[in-house]
Amino acid sequence: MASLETISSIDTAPRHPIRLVANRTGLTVDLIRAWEKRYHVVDPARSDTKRRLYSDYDIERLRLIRIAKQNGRRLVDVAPLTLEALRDVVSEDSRYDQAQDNQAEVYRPSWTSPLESTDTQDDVDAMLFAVQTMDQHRFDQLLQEGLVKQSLPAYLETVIGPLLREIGESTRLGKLRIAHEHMATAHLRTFIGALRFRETYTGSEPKIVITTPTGQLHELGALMVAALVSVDGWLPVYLGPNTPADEIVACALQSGARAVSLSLTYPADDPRIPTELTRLRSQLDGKIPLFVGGSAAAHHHELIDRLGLESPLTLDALRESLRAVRDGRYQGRIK
Amino acid sequence: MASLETISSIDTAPRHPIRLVANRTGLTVDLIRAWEKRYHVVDPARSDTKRRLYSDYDIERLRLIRIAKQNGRRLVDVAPLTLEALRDVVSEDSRYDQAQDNQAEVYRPSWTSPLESTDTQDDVDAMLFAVQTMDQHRFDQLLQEGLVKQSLPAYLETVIGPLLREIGESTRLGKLRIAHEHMATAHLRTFIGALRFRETYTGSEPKIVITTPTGQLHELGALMVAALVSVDGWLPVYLGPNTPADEIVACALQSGARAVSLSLTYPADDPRIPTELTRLRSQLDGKIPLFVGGSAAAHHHELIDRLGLESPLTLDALRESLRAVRDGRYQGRIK
DNA sequence: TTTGTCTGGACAAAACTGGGACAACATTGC
DNA sequence: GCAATGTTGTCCCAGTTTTGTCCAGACAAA
Repeated sequence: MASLETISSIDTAPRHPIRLVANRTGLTVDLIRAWEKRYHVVDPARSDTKRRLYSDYDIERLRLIRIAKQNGRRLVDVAPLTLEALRDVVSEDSRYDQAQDNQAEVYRPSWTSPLESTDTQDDVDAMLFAVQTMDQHRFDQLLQEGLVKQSLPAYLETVIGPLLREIGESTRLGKLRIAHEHMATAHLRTFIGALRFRETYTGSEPKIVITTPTGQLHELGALMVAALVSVDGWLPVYLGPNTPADEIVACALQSGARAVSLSLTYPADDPRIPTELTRLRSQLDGKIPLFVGGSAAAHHHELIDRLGLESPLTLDALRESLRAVRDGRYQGRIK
Repeated sequence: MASLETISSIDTAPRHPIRLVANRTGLTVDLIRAWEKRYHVVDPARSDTKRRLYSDYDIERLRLIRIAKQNGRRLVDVAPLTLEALRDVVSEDSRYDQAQDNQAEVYRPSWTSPLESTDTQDDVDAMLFAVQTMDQHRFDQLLQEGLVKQSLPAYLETVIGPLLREIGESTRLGKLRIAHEHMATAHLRTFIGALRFRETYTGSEPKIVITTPTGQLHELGALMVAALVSVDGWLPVYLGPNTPADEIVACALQSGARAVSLSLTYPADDPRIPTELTRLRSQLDGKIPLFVGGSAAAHHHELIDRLGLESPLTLDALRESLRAVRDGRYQGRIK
């Protein structure tokens, strides 16, 4: 299990060229340089030949500044802020953005003044409360606000993941009704599905097919993976849940995918899983690595071992393995 | 009731540019300046280059004044009031307002304009091609572009609906693979789900519970309904697919919904449908009208007739019925 | 060779400012 | 009922500040 500080800290190692930063942030190359020249918005390291090298930290900064500008902030005002201050500003702005207007003071329970806490558990609790009271609007709002407080990968790991577990657990214990769980799932489906569009794509990204196998109807895990890998420069080919092995293979081949990722959650002991995984393994051959994750993956670990598949335990581990695949460093268990 | 801490927590430090104030309050930049010029509604500080800088206090003032204007107050009357006096006025008005409820004249960006386009079939074809070639990015782009050409209701009826039918048909005929259908469905799920956020909510909208009954796993129809009714000033309580009758009832009661809408698509002859509908009908009693739509609704028309439920044939008919419910004109078949 | 990045500067578009005009609408006085 | 008057949202202008884009010539990478 990856430790928290590993997850939530942003890598400050400089390694990205300016073009990639432009693609990731949606800014133009010229603009990034102009901002640096005029306001020292970022101060990238340089290669030995004076090329700018940006860190993930820089990228996050630039992205936040872009959002702040969209919200009506002036560049002069936000340029000197630290990353944390930027997050606060953006978070505050997006809270008020346009809607909600009136009713604000009536509607907001006083104990949920969000943005103060850095403790993610508070966020999760507030979200659970919103679910319980069927306050959809508040739920959406909390999801949105929480996101700007940290990086997307950290958010998925520290907020969305725990939230899903707690909702599942509460429903099982009868503390939430099925209706509550359904409502939350539907909103999360929309929210996580939209996360992918935070990235801008150039068309040259490596592709990864993401889905769940036949019988696995829960798609949120797979969807989280799709959002996650898009941050690292993958183009997810997302197929939704419940896709037969043959179809996954066909899709991987047609789209020229470099990897396939499956998510297993429920039911954990579906007898179709071994069949489907075996089939997939043989048809994908050694060409395309196959990753199997999700809470039910552990239940099949002998099978996964036997087939020589990858089964990263955390989203962070998955990211790391995929980075290796992307950069051609992958020396995995496929032969 | 505005509490003391609310007031004292408002920051009087001037730091927000006018554009941000416009975003937050929903006023135009011009209007904010005009109000200042004529009535000194606010008196913002200035930057060293004469740019206006507003405080949180100013923003709160402007927002309250806007609400007061919406409630029919004249600017001359409210402009000189203190923040506290403004709060009193607004809360008094809104109390009065709640009694009357439906005023219709809300601040709703009614993009229900016709602007009928002729070549929707071309759009659908282009989308089908994108699906067939697994060009997700193009698919998303087409979905997005198509929307700006016409109103949301028209778009759903003339593009999304036909697209769904053609994808289903093509897959049945083997012209598309299941993988293609899955990909398209996943993207449409995200896209339609996000449509709801184009509307802004005030908190006083009537609610409608939208879902599909047990056994019905296809949710796109229900999701379309959710997006559609939000245009007409409903707040959809969307529960996703496959919700048991008891849960639907519980949700409707907890949220105080004024209507319930179900979507039936596949399988059309699921034996659970009669059971669930009957159960729903009896538990909702005559208090909350129940609408049943979707391609499989016709298959159950005797049942629907017998139970005295509503089954509008088109999305437009559904809208019309819901408008009647909202305005208290509903004289439907419930007794 | 071709393509991309670098620096520094020029230029143009967008946004903001004060001032005022004007049309749509509401209210007042007769 | 009607004209005069008041109210209010929007737009235009000309001048300034802020911000995005482009260019040229040198160098680096593929």
